[in-house]
Amino acid sequence: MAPLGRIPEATVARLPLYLRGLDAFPVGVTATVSSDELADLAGVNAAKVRKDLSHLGTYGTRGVGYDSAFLRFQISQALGVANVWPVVVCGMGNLGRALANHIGFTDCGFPVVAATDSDLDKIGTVVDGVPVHAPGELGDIVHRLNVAIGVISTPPEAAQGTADALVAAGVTSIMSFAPTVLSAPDEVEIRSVDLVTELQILGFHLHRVRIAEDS
Amino acid sequence: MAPLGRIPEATVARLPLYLRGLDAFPVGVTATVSSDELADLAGVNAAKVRKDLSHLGTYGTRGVGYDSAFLRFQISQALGVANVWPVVVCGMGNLGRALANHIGFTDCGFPVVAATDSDLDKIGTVVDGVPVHAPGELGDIVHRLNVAIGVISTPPEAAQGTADALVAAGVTSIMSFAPTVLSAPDEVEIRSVDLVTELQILGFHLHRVRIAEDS
DNA sequence: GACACCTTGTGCATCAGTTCACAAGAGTCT
DNA sequence: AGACTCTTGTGAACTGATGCACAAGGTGTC
Ligand SMILES: NC(=O)c1ccc[n+]([C@@H]2O[C@H](COP(=O)([O-])OP(=O)(O)OC[C@H]3O[C@@H](n4cnc5c(N)ncnc54)[C@H](O)[C@@H]3O)[C@@H](O)[C@H]2O)c1
Ligand SMILES: NC(=O)c1ccc[n+]([C@@H]2O[C@H](COP(=O)([O-])OP(=O)(O)OC[C@H]3O[C@@H](n4cnc5c(N)ncnc54)[C@H](O)[C@@H]3O)[C@@H](O)[C@H]2O)c1
Repeated sequence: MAPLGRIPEATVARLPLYLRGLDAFPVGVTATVSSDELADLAGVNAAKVRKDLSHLGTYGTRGVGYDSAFLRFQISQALGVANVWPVVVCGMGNLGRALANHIGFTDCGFPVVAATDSDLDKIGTVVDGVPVHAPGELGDIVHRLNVAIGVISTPPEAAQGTADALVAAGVTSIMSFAPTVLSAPDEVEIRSVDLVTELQILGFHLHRVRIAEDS
Repeated sequence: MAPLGRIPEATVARLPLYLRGLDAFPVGVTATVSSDELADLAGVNAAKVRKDLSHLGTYGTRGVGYDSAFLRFQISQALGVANVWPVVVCGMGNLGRALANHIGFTDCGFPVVAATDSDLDKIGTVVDGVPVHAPGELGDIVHRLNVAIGVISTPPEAAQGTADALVAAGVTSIMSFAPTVLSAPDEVEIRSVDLVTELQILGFHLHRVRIAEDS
């Protein structure tokens, strides 16, 4: 048992799924959940669930399972979901607007508190409760609103510049939708959500079976 | 050299990045690119580039590098980017609209040819050139327009049902944005783009450094 | 042709992650 | 108490991916 040892990256990526799976269990009610059930809910296998949970020093009871409420608490603790991390959306185009409008983020502790856009017609407006500022005000916004996470939904050409501005403002966590490789200091965590690449991976597999069929 | 052996999944995921990196080289011009340069362009290291390319039986010339045009051809071939895979977007809400409107998909061979929505006000309309149909017509649409890929951008409650309908219609590739675990037959490839989970992973790391600072 | 200089292709060590399989513990029933 | 059932926690094998380091093989120069 390693109460607070290093948690493997692969495990971290699955913890949110377990947490979501636990929502199937009513709060306040004492209920137990087995690694098998959780595995089903999260779409992985039971051995992985147990090994993952063992990394957070969680203890279920053998022969019974895990206490759902306590497990939820433990995972929440590990992920730090009690924290609220304000988000700034850079680039209020088609995608940016959809993101800013998404209540699911706020519900999970990631409120979109501001946005930037280079379009003069948009600057100064308020979209779905989110005020749109000029890109130059980014540093100011970040400090004033305690922004922790920057989302990049600008056109690809503006992505690196926006990333630099975010980093300069002290933001260390970035989620980017731009189809570009971003460079930033090591301590900055960048997660790139590359939808075209996702589609191309799907396309690769479609292509494979097409070839297989033709042979 | 394995001209057409199995390509590792991790490699497949990087091929689109290399292809994109090659765009920095003008077409039609004979130019060579080294694994080092490509590594920079794709944001990985040179050894990985070489090993990846070796999987497609590509041959660069030692001492020189890879012919950029030929390399582009080889990767395109492997990924099958010459194919056009029509896409249907299920759920024309905030996100679905952004996706349907995104020209980048069409440019890469993934045209959004139709959409579905359960909202009676939307059915029958055409949004950004994309006709919106009733969910019940999904099977028909898929056959008529040769749809290869289904995108799920419905509310989470409707996601599994939509996935089932896509599978029933013969679609074997799905990209889902719904925060739910989807089940489908093994031969169906599902890529789940889970933005809340992405944010929670960022949140985890923010949480870690906060704890580290407080100690 | 010989030599200096590049950059590829790859064998190999290493590392991270997954999966198996089973002993150890906790409950339950008689 | 003892036997039986259940499910956890984990050592160990295995799989896949990464990165190093260097021989092999090409180019260019003298
Ligand atoms: N829309 C999609 O479904 C989709 C899908 C995949 C990838 N993407 C990527 O996401 C990004 C945004 O896509 P989109 O469809 O919303 O594009 P968009 O053109 O609709 O929006 C981009 C917005 O960014 C603003 N902008 C430009 N430069 C800026 C700067 N320096 N700072 C702040 N804002 C700036 C523009 O004014 C515009 O409002 C693009 O990189 C695109 O490739 C989008
Ligand atoms: N908007 C975002 O930025 C964002 C971010 C992360 C995840 N998501 C997820 O993406 C999905 C869509 O998000 P959204 O913001 O666009 O929601 P939305 O409510 O704006 O749109 C959902 C659309 O789906 C339609 N719909 C409902 N049932 C349907 C069915 N059975 N078949 C077809 N269409 C149906 C609705 O009429 C609506 O138009 C949700 O699951 C959401 O959790 C969205």
